Amino acid sequence: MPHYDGAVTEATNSGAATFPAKRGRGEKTSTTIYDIARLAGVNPSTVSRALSKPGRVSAKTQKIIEDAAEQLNYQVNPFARALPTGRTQTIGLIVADITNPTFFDIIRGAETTGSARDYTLVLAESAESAETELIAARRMLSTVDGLILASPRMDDDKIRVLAADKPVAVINREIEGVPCVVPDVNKGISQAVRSLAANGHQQLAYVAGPPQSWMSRRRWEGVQAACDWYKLGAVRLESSKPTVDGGRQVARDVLASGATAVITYNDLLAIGLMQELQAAGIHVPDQISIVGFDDIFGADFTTPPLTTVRSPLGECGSRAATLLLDMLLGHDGPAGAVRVDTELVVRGSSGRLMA
Amino acid sequence: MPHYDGAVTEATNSGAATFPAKRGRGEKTSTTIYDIARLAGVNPSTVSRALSKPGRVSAKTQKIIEDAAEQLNYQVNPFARALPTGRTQTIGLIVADITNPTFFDIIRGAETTGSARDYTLVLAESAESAETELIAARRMLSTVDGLILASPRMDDDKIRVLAADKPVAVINREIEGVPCVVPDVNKGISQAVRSLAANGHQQLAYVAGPPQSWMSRRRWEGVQAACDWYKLGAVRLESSKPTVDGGRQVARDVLASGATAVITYNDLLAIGLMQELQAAGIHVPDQISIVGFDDIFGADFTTPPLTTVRSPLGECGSRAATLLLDMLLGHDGPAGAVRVDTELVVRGSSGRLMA
DNA sequence: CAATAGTTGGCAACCGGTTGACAGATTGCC
DNA sequence: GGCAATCTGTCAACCGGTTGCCAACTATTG
Repeated sequence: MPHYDGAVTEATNSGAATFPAKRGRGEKTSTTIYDIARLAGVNPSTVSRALSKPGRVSAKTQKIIEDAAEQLNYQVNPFARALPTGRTQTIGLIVADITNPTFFDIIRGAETTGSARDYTLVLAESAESAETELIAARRMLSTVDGLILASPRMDDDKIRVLAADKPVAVINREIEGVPCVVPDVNKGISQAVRSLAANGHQQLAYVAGPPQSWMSRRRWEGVQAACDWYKLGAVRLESSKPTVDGGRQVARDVLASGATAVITYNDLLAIGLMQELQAAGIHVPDQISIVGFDDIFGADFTTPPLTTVRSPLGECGSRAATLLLDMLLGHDGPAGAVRVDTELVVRGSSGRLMA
Repeated sequence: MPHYDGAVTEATNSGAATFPAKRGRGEKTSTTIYDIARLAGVNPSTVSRALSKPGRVSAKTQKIIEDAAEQLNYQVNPFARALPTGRTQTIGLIVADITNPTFFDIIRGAETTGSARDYTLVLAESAESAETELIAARRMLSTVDGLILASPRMDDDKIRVLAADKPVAVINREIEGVPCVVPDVNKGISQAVRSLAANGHQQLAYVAGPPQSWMSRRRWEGVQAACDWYKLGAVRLESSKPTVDGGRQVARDVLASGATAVITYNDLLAIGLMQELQAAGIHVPDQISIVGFDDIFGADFTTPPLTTVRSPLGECGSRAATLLLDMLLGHDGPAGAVRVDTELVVRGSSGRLMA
């Protein structure tokens, strides 16, 4: 059964207007279900049913209408459809920072999964600000069927309000009553700390991310717990921002802390930190081991390549989209958060301490 | 004059429905111009004019209506608006590969510029395929006001057909009759080749990108011209794909070519190539100099950091968006292509030949 | 063959804005 | 004061689909 949600066949439209029609007069308006109805000799409502309600019309009429639709190169007008139904076949995704590679895979995962089910992804960015995020979310909410929030910065309550309005899925944060996809960091962190302990490290520093970041807190808790278990000292350091620059700036604090192993909130911080330490003549990993988070694009470009706790970000995006689309089909959200596994990727930036 | 295109104020909506309304029954439908009209004691059409046609209604009525709108927390229904007018306040952007960092800055540039003028960006990816691209473009074209194609893979003619339908702007390719934003590579390439020549190189290899890529051909032409001028030999090598992996695979050919300096179609190829050469024990830049293209995120993570010809990608995205939005305002597209400057960024991967 | 149940297609009322045409109210000017 | 010009708001017809309800038609069954 062919779908008419996307253009499939050629629509050459050879009347070469020099400039797009302004509409209003009847010039070059695209084909409608009324055109099809006329050609097929049926009522427009029958056409509507044939093209969107499988099984509602007889096979014979269905065929006639489909042929007519194909002949006229019909494409639904998404707005006309959205107006009475409220359904738009789009999902929104809000990320904190479009240029942060952490989100690339999330975006791609969501886009791919959405596309596969005939949904278009609409993207917006919050520039790491809770207010901008809320505004973007509201604006989007009226035009999409559902919303994915990746690493949201706004309060839980605000998110719940949004979720009461339309289906919402959250990535990288756990919120009671809202479907979430969260990497379970404990496994990856345990592996990382165990590996560091085995390599002779005794004092570890965690470089935290933005204060509003749920995930940053979560990771710090994980680090503390693992350090307890493996008998390492753990100290928490603040970063100004979760970027390469922020990493450079925190280098001084890292040195002052006396730690020989560092786990950072994300890979960008790790990369900046490593650059700055190396510039100060410190050898990584002989003098200090560095472990990042996320395994972003470029994490293996560095020298030494970055050891990192990989979160399956593409999977997160894809799972969130699946969750959302299922909810749009009327399914309930999952009872608890969906957890995906993390794992340590050992590369060159961590290793035996050569004291 | 306040705008009602995006939500600005709180819309708490405390009636906590457990699940989004299915529509159809009158539950929780949002406020319309009819509600405002009733509250303000005027006709709906007056409300419509007050909110979208500045100056058409008297200042007094305007005020009354605006107050009523604010009180009821009105938000336009974009679909209802789009249906009669065809305007959607969205622009589409199609990129070849969402995970290719080259496009990150383009995306951001377009998004930022669009947002600033109250347009939402809709993103799609073509997976480096001309057909997928065409399908995505067609699908989008019916729902957006204009379209930006970044590094398109389809024929010029197909693009012209799209452009006849709605405003289209193209990045990284020049097409007669369609507004384009193109980095002028000559300057950057000249700088690169001069620098290589000055460092004693005599034989240069260019690693090409995808055969459909206009920009790859353009860059090769630039390299040839510059090599002629500076009296270097130039040979062109093919890559399987314009990625890190493709760069690794081409390393063998580079060595076989006898070239001591390599310019690659993009930074990803350069990075992969460098990794593979280093793995084979070759020293960069002492034995081979490598110059990439674009200055993507991560180009300075490598050791040595990558020398590259920077294209101002963010500016390209932003300029293309501006072009498009101006066309939507009725302005003509620019006569020729808009050119932006490129420049050589010298880092560690290029330098004196130590033969 | 009549009664009944199940299909199928048509009618018309929406969804929420926009806009051309027009009439009533104001204002300006001689 | 009379008349035209301008301003302001209303009416009603769209835009292009969706859908509840009903009537006609077909198939089933006793």
